[in-house]
Amino acid sequence: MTKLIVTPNRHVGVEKGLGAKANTVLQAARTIFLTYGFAGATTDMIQREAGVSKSTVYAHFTNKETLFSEVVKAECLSTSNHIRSIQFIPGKIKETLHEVADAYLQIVLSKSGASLARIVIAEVERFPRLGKTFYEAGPKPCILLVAQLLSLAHDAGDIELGTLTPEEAARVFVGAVRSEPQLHYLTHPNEKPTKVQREQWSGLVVETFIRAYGKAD
Amino acid sequence: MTKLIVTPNRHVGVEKGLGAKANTVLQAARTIFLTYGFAGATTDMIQREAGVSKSTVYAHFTNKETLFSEVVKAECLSTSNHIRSIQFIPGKIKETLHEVADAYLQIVLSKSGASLARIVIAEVERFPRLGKTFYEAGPKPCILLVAQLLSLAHDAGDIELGTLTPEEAARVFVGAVRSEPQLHYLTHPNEKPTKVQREQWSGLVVETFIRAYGKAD
DNA sequence: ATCGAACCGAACTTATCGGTACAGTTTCAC
DNA sequence: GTGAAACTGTACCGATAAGTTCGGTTCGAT
Repeated sequence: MTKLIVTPNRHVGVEKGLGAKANTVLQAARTIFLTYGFAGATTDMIQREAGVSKSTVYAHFTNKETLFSEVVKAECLSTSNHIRSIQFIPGKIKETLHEVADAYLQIVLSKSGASLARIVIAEVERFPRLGKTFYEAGPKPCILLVAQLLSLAHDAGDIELGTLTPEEAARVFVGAVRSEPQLHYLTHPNEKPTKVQREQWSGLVVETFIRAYGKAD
Repeated sequence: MTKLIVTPNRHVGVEKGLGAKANTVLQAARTIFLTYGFAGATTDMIQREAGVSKSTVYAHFTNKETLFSEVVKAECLSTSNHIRSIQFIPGKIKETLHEVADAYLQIVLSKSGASLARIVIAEVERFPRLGKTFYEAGPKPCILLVAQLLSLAHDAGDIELGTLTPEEAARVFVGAVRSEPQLHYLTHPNEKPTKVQREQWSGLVVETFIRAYGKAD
């Protein structure tokens, strides 16, 4: 009889401060947006995927745009955590670079990693801030990680960077690692590179890099 | 009074075998699609941009999809011609690589080059063949060009590729050249790299590559 | 038990957009 | 000058999808 305003659950303490339903919606939205992109996704698909009514979606998120932003931001955060968790043992610089390269490629060439890149690139004009968010969650931390690594290796006398700063060298390295397989995968979504191909590619790049800056001991 | 079926002009010989109006429409579609993407563009915008009636658009192109495909295919063709026209004088390998790198970057970082990459990446799921078309019009010919160049330089004794084939080395080089600035530009459309930045980047990559494979004479 | 927040479900509104229909105008070859 | 082809302009159709409304249901706290 009386009209009820649907508002989010504020007192139940669930993960990330979001209500349980809000989280369900967010996860569903992630699946749908990563699969179909922003324009290709409909709020009905998200609602259905979440097993939730339309009112609930709009009770927790003001509109499709903000829901999309939230999804991308959360996905970027997850990516950056993933990258920052990459471990390396200084010492054998060649092997370490290979490991880091392969770990990064694994993220870039994962289904969700590629989808994230795709939707950000596609929608960056409509959501300009997401471009920065993405770059600073993926490529940038990876470059910093490698720069740090190179710096240590330099101090240990394992490499000699010449006129390049560690950060410049890291940018070249990380760029070289990502570039070819990423662009190829983004333009050929049905030809996901195999583990072997990934490792071969890492090998080529590391080989080149070590030939350039490694010191024969 | 009588209903007239609007059909394309077949007997007038204009450029590319398309009627003059068809070409006008195609050019307008290029502008609109490169600016707004496939989903963001409306046929009304294209019609208006072309200064042409709706009927004319549909007289020459069966629907929005095929019009989009034609635009992308034409743009890819133009890109590939552009790349194949890059000149190099064998001999000074370092300078030559720098020139090729810079010429390629100029294409990749042009407004239309970036827009093309963006719309292909965004719509490759809907138009799977465009991914291949794009890759084989841009990255691939560039790799082949560099591979050819490296092969000559190798024969001339200017470089030593070790275990890598010229094509593998070219893939590493071209990937390294493109990667970082392209991804950065695609995610930051309002921060187009300057000529100086472009040349600095080419310098870093060439420096690395020559340190790895150049022979000190 | 009861009050109210959270939610369901389904109809509804509103707007956009791809594509069609069609009546009238220009152009040009014969 | 006549007739067919190419084109204009506008109204229209049908589909789709974002977002709203609202009556009814569930469930936990007091």
